[in-house]
Amino acid sequence: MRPAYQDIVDTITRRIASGVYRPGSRLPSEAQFCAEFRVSPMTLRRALNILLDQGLILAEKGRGTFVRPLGLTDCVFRLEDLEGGWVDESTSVRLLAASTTKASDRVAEKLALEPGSRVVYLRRLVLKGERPAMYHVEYVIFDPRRPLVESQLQITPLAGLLSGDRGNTFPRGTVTLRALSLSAEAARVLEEPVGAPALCLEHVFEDNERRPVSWGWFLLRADLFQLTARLGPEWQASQEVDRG
Amino acid sequence: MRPAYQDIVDTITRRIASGVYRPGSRLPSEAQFCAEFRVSPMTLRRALNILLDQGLILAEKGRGTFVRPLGLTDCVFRLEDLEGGWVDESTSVRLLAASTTKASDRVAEKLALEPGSRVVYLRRLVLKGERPAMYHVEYVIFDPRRPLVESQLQITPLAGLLSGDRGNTFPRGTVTLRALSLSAEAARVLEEPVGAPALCLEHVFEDNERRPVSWGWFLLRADLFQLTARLGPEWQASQEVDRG
DNA sequence: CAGTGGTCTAGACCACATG
DNA sequence: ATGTGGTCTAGACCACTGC
Repeated sequence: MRPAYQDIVDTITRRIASGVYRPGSRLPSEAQFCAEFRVSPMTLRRALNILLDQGLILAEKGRGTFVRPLGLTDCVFRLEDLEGGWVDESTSVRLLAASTTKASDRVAEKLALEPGSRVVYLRRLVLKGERPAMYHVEYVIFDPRRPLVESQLQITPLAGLLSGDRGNTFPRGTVTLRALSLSAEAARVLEEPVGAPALCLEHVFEDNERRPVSWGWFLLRADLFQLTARLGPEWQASQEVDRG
Repeated sequence: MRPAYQDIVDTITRRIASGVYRPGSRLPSEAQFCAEFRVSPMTLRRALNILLDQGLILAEKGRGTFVRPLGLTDCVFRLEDLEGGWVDESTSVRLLAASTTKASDRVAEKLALEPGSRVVYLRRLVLKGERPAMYHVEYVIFDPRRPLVESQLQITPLAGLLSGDRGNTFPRGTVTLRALSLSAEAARVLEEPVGAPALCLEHVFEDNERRPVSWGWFLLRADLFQLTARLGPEWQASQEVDRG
């Protein structure tokens, strides 16, 4: 059985999408909706809450509920549906280099360390089949007391890094996405011409106390990876199925 | 007064973030939570629902609720908090060209038209102060019966396009983000060297019947624009304020 | 079978906006 | 004062899992 609140969400969504309720206009009051859909206030409220944090409507206490005008900027891109497919059977990871070095000023700053502190320097190449797809460079704080480093040094952890568990620590941090041109070194590794465009996914991971633990970036070949989002209201068909 | 469900959300979030509840482990049952927080099942459920669609927990009917392990791929980028700022006082739009032409094969395909149909061809430059920041190219279906075109031809509508109302139609469509190198023409317009990196934001807008209405793309100078996201649990401090 | 998540009711009370 | 959104209760019933 399909939940009542879900039907309500879909119905209102459909009305917004088809222009029955126009952008900026006021929706019927909760009491009216309760009467129309024959549900209790709580159930109706739940439906509205869903629409609310989908960003489709806008509620103002004491005034009413309104259809929220949408714009391009309401787009959200999810890294999980990055085209090209992050991880499948044909994906493999090659560890190009792993060593400890002294942190440069830049690295020290990013990791909130004293310049010259020892850090682990990692370079990995992710391949789709035989084809280089991403290049990953990472600096990890070297601290024997923190067990994070061990899992970082494994060759396989990238799959785990991308989707789920990094040791047992809850992943935290900031991720930044930008465009850039490949440096000579990156171009060689990725088998692309120097200056070819790429997406750069820079990350700073933190521990539970929000102290930086690692800094690094993925370079994604622009011809293999892109992010897609849909804009505007969507709903699932109610698909009632008869079971004689 | 702060809602009870919000306090519950924050408390559980804090426990997850600090490692009291570890990734993958089972949370206390709803009945136990109800007892601990002294609330009715509905209120507790509401808190769990919020955590659920924040992606922080995972519920399995009949089995229990679990802490969801997160990974890099759980990142979500919102176009609205693109660094560089889309639209503020210093933003202006310059219409470089507006004309009607016959649709090329490529344009016709994107807009689901017969090749050779008439389309409106627009080129706009968005400046931050005196500095070129984005270059926008767009092809719009030319159909006198659809009033969309008029608002498209205005010089100002870009602000409206980015955040809210496009005529009165609800915005729908698909948006794709990728990296590329500037063509000679784009480089000239953006006052950048040829081949400089840029973010490309391609869009297809649709009408209420989901037929394509316009196709185009924004080129964003890579040195001015980037997207940032935070990964992991966040919560707002409960900040009770005395008003003696 | 008991335990767990999931939905729903029929009210109550509050805070806020408007006339 | 009225209407609006927002929160909350104290139960009930169902579906699913696992012993």
